[in-house]
Amino acid sequence: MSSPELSPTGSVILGMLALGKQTGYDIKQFVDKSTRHFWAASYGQIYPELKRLEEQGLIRGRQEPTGGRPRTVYDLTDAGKEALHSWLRSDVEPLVELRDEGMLKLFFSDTLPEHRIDNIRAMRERQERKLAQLRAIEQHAGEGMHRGPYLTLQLGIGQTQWFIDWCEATERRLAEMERE
Amino acid sequence: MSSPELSPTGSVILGMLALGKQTGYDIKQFVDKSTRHFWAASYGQIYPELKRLEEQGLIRGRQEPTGGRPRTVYDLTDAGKEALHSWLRSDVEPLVELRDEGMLKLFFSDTLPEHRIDNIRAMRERQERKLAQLRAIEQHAGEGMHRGPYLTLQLGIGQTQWFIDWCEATERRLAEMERE
DNA sequence: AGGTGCATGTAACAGGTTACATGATTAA
DNA sequence: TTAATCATGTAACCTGTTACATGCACCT
Repeated sequence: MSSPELSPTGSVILGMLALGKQTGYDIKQFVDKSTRHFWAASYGQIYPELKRLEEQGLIRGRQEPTGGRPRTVYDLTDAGKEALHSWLRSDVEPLVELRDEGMLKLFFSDTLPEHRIDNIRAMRERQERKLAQLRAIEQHAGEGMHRGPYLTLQLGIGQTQWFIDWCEATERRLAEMERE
Repeated sequence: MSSPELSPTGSVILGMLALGKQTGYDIKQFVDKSTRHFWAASYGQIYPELKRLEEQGLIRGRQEPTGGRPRTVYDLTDAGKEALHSWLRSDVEPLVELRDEGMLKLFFSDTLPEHRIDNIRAMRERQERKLAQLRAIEQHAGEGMHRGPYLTLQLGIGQTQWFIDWCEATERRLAEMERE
């Protein structure tokens, strides 16, 4: 009865269809300006996954060419909606994976302590760029935003801002210690 | 002259040797209670990488059996120290990769809005578990901690704490809105 | 006429995890 | 004696990225 294991990537696609995205291309564009910061996806994942989901009967695709240009539009089947819901409800430990080379540099910064502040400053600058991107999304998406994406965006902004503040405070503290 | 591309995994190993870790096993143990939260590593990466680094002349290994039990102890060569330094100094955009299924669930929570608060609560509980782990490391490592690892730990604790606070505030806000 | 965007797809590759295999030492 | 810990290693597998290939439509 319950579908045979839905991968997180599969859930993303179901979720994106639920948010009204229609084609693989469409999904990729939207991922790149929304979930990218905590869940990226490439065409190499999306298109094969769409086929797999269709084989499993969770989504349904039909050809809707734009003029002579081929185009496959997908939507959720009832089974697909159910699969999405049961993923949202399920309480199996969700996957979390982080690889952050900047943190690693901070961690190993005793090896080159003169550069520690530079490392932190560089981290801060990257976070500032990220914050600018998130703010741009916030401006751009404006009113028409779903609540889930909105909350996620606010969380991202707050988090990034906190990180920046931490960096600033730590830069100051380290600079003071150096002067002594 | 400059070594032919040092992978982040390679840098981790060099860094760990610089922090005084000696064997592959040793490195793995320490990674698991320190960098794991932002950079994990498995034996399947560590042992082959140690061999590669030795071939490149960045580390030197010698047999130091404990009784009849084989054991290879590594340390940095001068070239290895230089490679570690140049990695720390380099300002090529450091790798950042995050996959967070919990965020994804929040993002798609419009599909099942009755469960949104549960999702946030579950996120908070996971962060609380993480915070407990970090605090345990803080207690346990105590005095003898290098500055880089210490700063990284404080950053992690602060970040996690902020996240928990955000979840609490948001849970309250959503609960209020529901009552209206 | 030409560049950009829409749209689909895949093969080769890179990176990492899991599971397994092996065996000595030490503490209970 | 037996379980846990120390210690090393690899093969099979899985997941994801990059690079490439293709071609129409639309705007200027």
